[in-house]
Amino acid sequence: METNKPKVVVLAGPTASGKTSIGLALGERFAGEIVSADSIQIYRWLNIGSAKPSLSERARVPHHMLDIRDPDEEFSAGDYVRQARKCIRDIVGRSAVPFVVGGTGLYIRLLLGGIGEMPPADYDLREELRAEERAMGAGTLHARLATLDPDASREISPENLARIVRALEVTYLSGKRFSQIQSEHAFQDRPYDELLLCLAPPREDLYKRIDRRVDSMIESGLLEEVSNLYQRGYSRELKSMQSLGYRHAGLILAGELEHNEAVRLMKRDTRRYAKRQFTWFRSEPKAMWFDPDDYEGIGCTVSRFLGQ
RNA sequence: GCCGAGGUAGCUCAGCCGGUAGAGCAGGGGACUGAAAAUCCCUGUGUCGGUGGUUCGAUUCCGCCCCUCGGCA
Repeated sequence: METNKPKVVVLAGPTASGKTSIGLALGERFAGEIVSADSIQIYRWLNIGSAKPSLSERARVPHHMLDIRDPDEEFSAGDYVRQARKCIRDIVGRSAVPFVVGGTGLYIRLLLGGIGEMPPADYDLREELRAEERAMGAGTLHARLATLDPDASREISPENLARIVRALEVTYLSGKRFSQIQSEHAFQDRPYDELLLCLAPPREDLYKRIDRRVDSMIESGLLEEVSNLYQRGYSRELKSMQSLGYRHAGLILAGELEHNEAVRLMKRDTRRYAKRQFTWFRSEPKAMWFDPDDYEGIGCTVSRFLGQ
């Protein structure tokens, strides 16, 4: 179908599935630039644990959306969409091809489908709401959501505080029901002609790759990276420092967990994360799935899509 | 070789006196619209080591065999 929307190639998939290296190969072959879709690689100095592309890899193909926040700065999905869309505009303006590469499913869905007319995060309000839940007992906020937005309360389980808080936040700040804004919007803000590729190694292979990658992160100095971050004043409690690998390194450095046990948990938690990513991308109707070894097939598909 | 203790879900183990099994962990499935590497929901059939026997009926009792782990030689 002919369209005047800019073409965007998205390369998604679970962690350690080989997105980075395939993204680089595609970027070189098709004169592309890479827009990262990774919620941790946005942070400066979180390099080893986030598996951020190295400087020499970044010299091969221009990269965007890396190192754009300090580890203690707030960053939201909305920030991502605005900034990444600007990157894509600029890349298209240079007549290069944007390759969106990353495993953060929410960012990708919102980048491609838009984010609705919702108010941005209000961190003070969130803290207030959580304080209420603590003071008045578990279930308080879910009960309130049931009166303000019954549809949303049915969708969100009473234990799921994170999502209850956001639904209430949207409802308070916008004066409209969260569920109503969602259904009116329904991801129909689609500025791109997109190709969505997902990498899916066989589960057992992926788990082996994850184990190997965790070991190599430790060997490459993950613990040193984390203790340097502490010395710069970035504490364990920060969201960025609670991500995979960083929180496990924190347990080791604080002496709260034996080294081998922490590494075991880091592998386990990374596998669980990969499983959630599978679930997320499986629900993307447009996703085309490839084995990461099938570079031929991936290249052909991209070539056909771009018409070059 | 002898004496003990075992062999039950991928792993560690529960299973009073016989009525074909259940926990933890691991694993699997799902949800997801501004914290998303977050947050949350659902999910346990496995020749009960093998084989004969007793019994209406054996994972459960008895015999033999195989294997594992201790101890003694």
